[in-house]
Parts: sequence; C-alpha cells; structure tokens
Amino acid sequence: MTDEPVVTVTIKDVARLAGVSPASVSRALADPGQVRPGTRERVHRAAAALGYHPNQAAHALTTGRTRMIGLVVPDITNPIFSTIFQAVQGRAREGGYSVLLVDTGEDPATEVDLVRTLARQVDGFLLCSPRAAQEYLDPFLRATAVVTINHRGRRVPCVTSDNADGARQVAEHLLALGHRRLAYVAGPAASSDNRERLRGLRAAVAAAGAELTDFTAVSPTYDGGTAAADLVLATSATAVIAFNDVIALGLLNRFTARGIGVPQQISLVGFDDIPFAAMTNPPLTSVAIAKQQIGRTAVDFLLDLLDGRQRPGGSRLMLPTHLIVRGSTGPSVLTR
Amino acid sequence: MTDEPVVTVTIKDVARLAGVSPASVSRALADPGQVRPGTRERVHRAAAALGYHPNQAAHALTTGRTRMIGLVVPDITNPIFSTIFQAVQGRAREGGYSVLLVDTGEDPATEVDLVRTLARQVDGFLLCSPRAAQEYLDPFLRATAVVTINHRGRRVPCVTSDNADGARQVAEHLLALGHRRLAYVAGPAASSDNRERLRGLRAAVAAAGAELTDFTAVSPTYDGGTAAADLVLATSATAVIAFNDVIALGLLNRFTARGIGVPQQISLVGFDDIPFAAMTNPPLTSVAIAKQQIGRTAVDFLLDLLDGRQRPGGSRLMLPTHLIVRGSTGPSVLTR
DNA sequence: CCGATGTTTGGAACCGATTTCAGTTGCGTT
DNA sequence: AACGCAACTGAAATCGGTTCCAAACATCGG
Repeated sequence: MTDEPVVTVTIKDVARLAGVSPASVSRALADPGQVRPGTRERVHRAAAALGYHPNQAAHALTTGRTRMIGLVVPDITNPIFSTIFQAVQGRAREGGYSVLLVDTGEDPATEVDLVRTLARQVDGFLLCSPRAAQEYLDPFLRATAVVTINHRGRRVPCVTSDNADGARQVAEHLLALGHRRLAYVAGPAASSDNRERLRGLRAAVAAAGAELTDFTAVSPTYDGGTAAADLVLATSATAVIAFNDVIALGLLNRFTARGIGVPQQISLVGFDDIPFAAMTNPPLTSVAIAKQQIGRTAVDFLLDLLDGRQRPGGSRLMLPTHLIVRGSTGPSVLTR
Repeated sequence: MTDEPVVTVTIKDVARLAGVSPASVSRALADPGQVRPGTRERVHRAAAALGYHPNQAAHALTTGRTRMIGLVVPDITNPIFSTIFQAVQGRAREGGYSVLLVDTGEDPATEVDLVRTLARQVDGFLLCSPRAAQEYLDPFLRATAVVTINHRGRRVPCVTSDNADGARQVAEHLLALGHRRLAYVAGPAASSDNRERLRGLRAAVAAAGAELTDFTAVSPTYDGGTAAADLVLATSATAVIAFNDVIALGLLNRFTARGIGVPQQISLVGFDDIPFAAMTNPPLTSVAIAKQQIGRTAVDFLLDLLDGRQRPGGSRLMLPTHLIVRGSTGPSVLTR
C-alpha cells in the first residue's frame, strides 16, 4: 500500500528528498538518458516514496501539450460509435493519452460549438462521421491536429471504410436473389458514408439494369427507421437497404408490426454490423466494417501528426468492408 | 467571420490592446463586478477583437480546477451507459464542464488504474456502476470529489435506482402469471444493482412461497447471456429474470435457437429498458430506470460538492423504477 | 599533470493565467 | 478646498512544471 499524500507533492518535494534540484528531477523523469544513473535512481526512489504524480496542468502549460485527444461522434448510443470509442481509448492509453468524448447529438451546430470550445484543451481531434461542413470547422482546427473517421476530406488524414464496395456487395447479393426493385433509406446528407453507400448502390444497380429508389430518413435512428418504413412500403420495392443498422432495426420493427414478412415479402439490409443486428428476428444481413481497426489506426495517425512523424504511405487508409448474410434477405417475390 | 489567430493570443495581448493591465483583464472577464463599466467594456471589446480564448492549462494551474469531470463506466457499448453519458455531458456542459469518459471494460483492475492516473486531471469523478471495491479506490479519491451512480457507498453522494422495488414488480408480475419456479441470471458480484435486484426478487418470491434459483453470468454481456441460457434450461424454471437487458437478449437468442418459445414455454424479463429491448421479437419485458435523470442529477450533486454547496436533503437520491410489460412474459405452463 | 572536451547539474526565466497587496483614483463630506 | 473612504487598478508573486544557460564536474589525450 502506498500512502497517498493529503497535500499535493510537487517536483520540489521530490528534489528535496533526492538531494538534487527540481530541474534534475524533471530531467530524470522525462528523459532518463540525460541524467547520471545514480541521480536517476535517487530521483525515482524519492518520487515513488512520496507518491509523486506530475501535475498535468503545469505540464500542459509549459509544453503546450495536454495529452488529451477529443473524439467527436454524432451519437454515442449508436454501437458503432461506442465500439470505436473503446478502440480509440485503448490505443490512446497506450500512447499516454486520455480521450475527451464529445457527443454532438447529430447536430452540426453543436458539433461546431463543441469543437470550438474544446480546441484549446486537446492536442488533436478525431472527427468521427462529422455532420458539419468542413468550412465551418476549419477555422478552429487551424492550430489543432485532426484526423477524420468515416469522412474523406481534402488534405486531412483520414481512415474510412470502403463503403462503395460494401454497397456493391449488397446490391449484387440482392440482385442475385432476383430483386429488381430496390429502395435505399438514406442517412444524413452531410455524411460521406451515406453518399458513398448510395453511389455504390447506384452503380451496381444501374449496371444490372435494375431500379433504385431512395428516401431520406428523418434521422439515422431507430425512430427514423420506423417512420421511413411506410414510405418504403408505398413503393413496390422488394428489398430495402438502410443507411445503417439502427435505421434497419426501425424498419424491421415496423414491417413486422404491419405484418410484412421479412424476408418473405421484403428483404432488408443494414450497414455497420452492430452486435444487435445478429440478435433480431430474423437476424439482420449487414455490411461489417472494421470498427476496432478504424479506431486504432485513427489514433495512430493522430499521434504521428502530433509527433511530427510522416507516414510512408501517407495518412489515409480505406479499410475493406464485407457483407454478412443473415436471415433478413431472401429470394425476391414478384409482387408484394 | 472572426479572424482566428495563428499564434495564441494571451491575456497580455488583450491587456495591451485595451490599455489596461493583465490583472484587470482577468478581473473583467472572470468577475465583471470587480471593474469599472468602462474598463469592462474595453476589455471585452479587445478580447473579442483578438479572438481571445483563455488557456485552460494556465487557468487550471492557478485555480487548481480543471473544469473536467471523469465519468467512469464498465462498458460504453451498453446503451444504458451511453445514454447516461449523454445526460451527463448535457448537464456538465451547462455548468461549463467537459467530460472525460473512461471505459473500464468491466475490469476492476483497469478501473482502479484509470481512476488513479486520471485523478489529477479531473475535478471530480462520477463512478457509474463501479466494479472495484471501494477500498481500492478510496486512496486515490481522497483529494477528488466523487459521486457514485448505481451504487450506494457509505458517506459518498450517490444516485441510484430503486432496484429492489423494480425486482419486486417483476416478481409480482410473474407470480400473477402463475409462475412458481423462477431463475435469476446474475450480473457482476461487485455490482450493488445486482445485489439489490437479487434481494428484491428473493423477498417477493419467498413471500409468495415460490422458488428462485440463481446463476451468475460469465459477464453482463450478450455472450454471457447466451452462455447462461443452457444452464437455465437445465432447471425447470418457467420464467427467467436477467440482471440486465443485454444478458436477456443473449438468453432470448439462445432460447429461440433452441426452439424454446418465449413466452410460450419460458418467460423472460430484463432490467434497464434499453431501446433495443423494444425491438426484439418478442419485445422484451423490462424494468425501466430513469437514465436521463440519473445522469443529470449526478452532475448536479458533483457540482454542488465542487462548489461547496450543501443539499438540503443530502446528496443521496433513489429514483423509482417501473416495470414495462411487453411480449416476452406470459402465463406459466406447468412443465416445460 | 594539464588543458581540452564532453557530461551533469543547478539557477533562473518562462509558460498564461489568478490573486494579494499596496497604491491610485474618484467621490461625497464638511 | 481639503479630507476620508471606498472603489478600482497595476506590480509582483504564485501555481508546478520545462528548458536555456552557464557553472561544475568528470574524462581523456598528450
């Protein structure tokens, strides 16, 4: 049991106990090579004896580095983002950083506001699925390192998923099942994921000479999905692709409530492969993305940026996606 | 458009432009009543013109307050915790605080470790469903304000839910449906929520002369639930109560896979009422807790503590819970 | 054994705010 | 007009580290 101090112990206390100057303590702790082994020994012993923990504020003030990174997400209750958070926290911690999580509630204005007020408190931002237009954020990011996740900005390091290819896999899967009339329930217009998913679908569907209608969900949430369900049913589509699994779950719920069989009467596909997607009845066919790797790599990119390292391949990575076929997709019926 | 500075603008720059001393700038900004209206005017104008934002690190160093609160949760992918996070962030922001989220991965050792390293960076902690024993955390919390959520510690402000009463509601609901043999799939032993839920069940079941078996899930996760399912089926229980909805979903999935009808052959109840509980088939009967209010109140308690305010009623609150009956519970069959 | 060289080390300045203390100013009295 | 008091302001110390600079020390070759 270390006996924790009631008053804060500073570098001076350690210096006094070790019989050296505060400057040497700082050096011994920060860069052991700079100080003689004997001194290093004594300092470390003294620090341990006193239970010394450096004052982060003071460190931040002198170095200009807070050792915190800000992770900005639209909605932490979406499992995709909470999983990314875990990966980010894990990697950040390895590098000695803490994570300031910011939930923007899907609101671009809140996003800008929070980024602005926090810009001085973090060394860098991980902007995950940003909903605000780049130009609104830019001014506040001048002095701050930024890596975007799920968004490809110009000249900003980013890690993304190959959404277009995921969408292609979905389309081909459905086309192979005989579907000719597909519907897409879109996500936020500002989301580049959304744009690429739509693009990928359009390309594959057009190539097959099939037909694609698209709708925009009110919001990329469960309720957005339930609300969109009736719009979809008003079309003659035999398969629906949702921007994400949460919307898909909303659709599924409403379809079931309306007595529409999935996949007997309509097939349903989501994106993100959140854990709950496997738990529904029927389990949801979905496009998996590499959440863990996205989070870890984004942190790596950010730390590179902060430490002035250059990546050989440049700090841009697009990770492959893959379709996971479950029970919510099946052969097309000619009419509903 | 404010023209954002490339170099950081400090209080001195503002002072120079306003023609006053740095001290007056500090006063004008922190406590406007302390300076003459004219001075205040000039300072504010200068600050705005330069786009001045105070350096948080310097502020933290002098005042000893970081204006950050740490929210420690076992698993942010559990919707119950991400929802609490949102509530906490909302309230914290109103009070001018940021939230450092810490995910302990359900591991007590990680929890202690993270609390220790972060104790100096936050003004206070919100310990949500702590898994570590109080005595391990205590040493690091001596100098830090703490409010616990979902955990009643001695002499620590806390906000909890009336789990025992929620459990009573569950038991009475099931007993009324004719169930006489119940099973409880427990959560982490360290969780006081778990203990109270079990206590509430035991009391009500005993009062009715019925029978309760309990198991411990490997972990309070979906996989923990699927793993526990077969143990439950090995008993003759006609109704199962899970520690939380996530476990319940795991049970449901495995029951369905085994061809056991819910609620025809076995009834199922969860706790927390996470959004996904309503989306399953059948939708899950669950005990709702006041997530939003828990988060908000916990922040209020913590800020009171930080500002040295005393609550009239003391900083301890237990919020009511209520059973939401959905499709996963039904009349008991005599045998399975 | 001495000077040259390279390491360690301590003193002091500094980061950007806050706050004490003392001096100045403004105002109301007489 | 002079005085006293209160309100306001600025200089300087301070928070707890980091880092520049120069002094002290050790090490080496000649």
